[in-house]
Amino acid sequence: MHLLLAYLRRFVPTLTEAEWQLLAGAVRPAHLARGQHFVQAGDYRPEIALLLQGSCRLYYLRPSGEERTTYFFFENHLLADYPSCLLGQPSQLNIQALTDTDLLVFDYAVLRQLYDECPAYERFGRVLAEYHLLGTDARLTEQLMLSPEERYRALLASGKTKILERVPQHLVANYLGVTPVSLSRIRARVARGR
Amino acid sequence: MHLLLAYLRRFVPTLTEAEWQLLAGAVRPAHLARGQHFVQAGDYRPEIALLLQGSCRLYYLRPSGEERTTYFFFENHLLADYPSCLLGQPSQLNIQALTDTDLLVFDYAVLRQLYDECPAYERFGRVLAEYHLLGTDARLTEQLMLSPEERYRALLASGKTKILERVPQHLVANYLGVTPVSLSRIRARVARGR
DNA sequence: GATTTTTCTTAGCTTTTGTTATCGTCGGGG
DNA sequence: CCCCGACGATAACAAAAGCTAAGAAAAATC
Repeated sequence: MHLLLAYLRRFVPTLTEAEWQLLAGAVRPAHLARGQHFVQAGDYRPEIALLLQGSCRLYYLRPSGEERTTYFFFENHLLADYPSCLLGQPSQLNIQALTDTDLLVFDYAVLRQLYDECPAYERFGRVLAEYHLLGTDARLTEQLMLSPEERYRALLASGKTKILERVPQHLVANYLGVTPVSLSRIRARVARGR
Repeated sequence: MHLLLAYLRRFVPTLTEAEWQLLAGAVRPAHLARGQHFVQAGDYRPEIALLLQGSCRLYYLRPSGEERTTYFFFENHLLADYPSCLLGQPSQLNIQALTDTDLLVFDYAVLRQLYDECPAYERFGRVLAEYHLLGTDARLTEQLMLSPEERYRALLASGKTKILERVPQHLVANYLGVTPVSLSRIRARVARGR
């Protein structure tokens, strides 16, 4: 529980105990078994969760039926279907546990309410959105600027090597925007050629 | 000037005249001649502007020297180097006028100050970041899910055809993550094969 | 209105990626 | 303990994209 408080304070250091209590009552623990979904396309259950232990992936289902994994979640990161929460629409994406996963869950409606009632949470919402925007923007830029091989090298050099260590390679391939076969070739090139 | 007020109210409908005056005093008109820069890599001049008339592009300079255009701005959209403002660091990107352009400019520091002083602006900051996050996220997803040809078709089908009408094609190619030559081929394919 | 300059298309060739399929390995479940 | 399914490497082929260059078309400049 204090991990969620610590998370909030990373974004809003001034958050008081009293302010924390406004949210704390709405928080409940939850568990996902490996393979189980936190969000599934078509659902509308706007919830946010702090990932305490484990890992999840975010993926889309293409019309053809294949899955495309575009994001990973690890410890101490928020799990949410941002578009669904913000637009108030059913999910178009899926979030699934890659391993057994422990969460702290609360309803987005509660946070939305706190935006109106408590400036500290409104600030949290702003800073959180800004933080995610920076990350998403950097990744989009990388996608537009770099070749697949450069993107793989960039991932190696980045602080995100957790992804490479904890995620099956064919999902990393999706994440980098290439096919699994292609990533395997790129890895072979990078390994030999240096 | 009222266009900026209208912009703010699109995000915060409840913004009062008094609240608007808190920002209004800091706003100044500006003009960019075609080819002139609003932001240049290495600068640190955190400003935000509403684009009144004209168009701009956002581009990065690669080590090799070529430019990669990743975004376009048109009327009634905000112009800003979000990463530079948020991180308080010099710009790594460039924003340049594609045509003669009229702006309303204010310093990010003023807005940052208003985040502390006026809840309506903090809300504006949150909703603005959320709005941009949704857009960037959708574009990243498109980039990871769709082939270049599919992305071109998606652009045709989207509400962003302004880009195709008002921007040189080799910049659109960058925006879609392909080379100009490749986009030309894709267009030929789409035109013939329908 | 003529002349640069920029932009777009097309072509030929190379490189990379996508596709499909096979094989080896590893792990879990029966 | 064995078998099956998931995962990754590799190969062969097809398709697409990158690169270079040349020429046509359109725009901007003078």
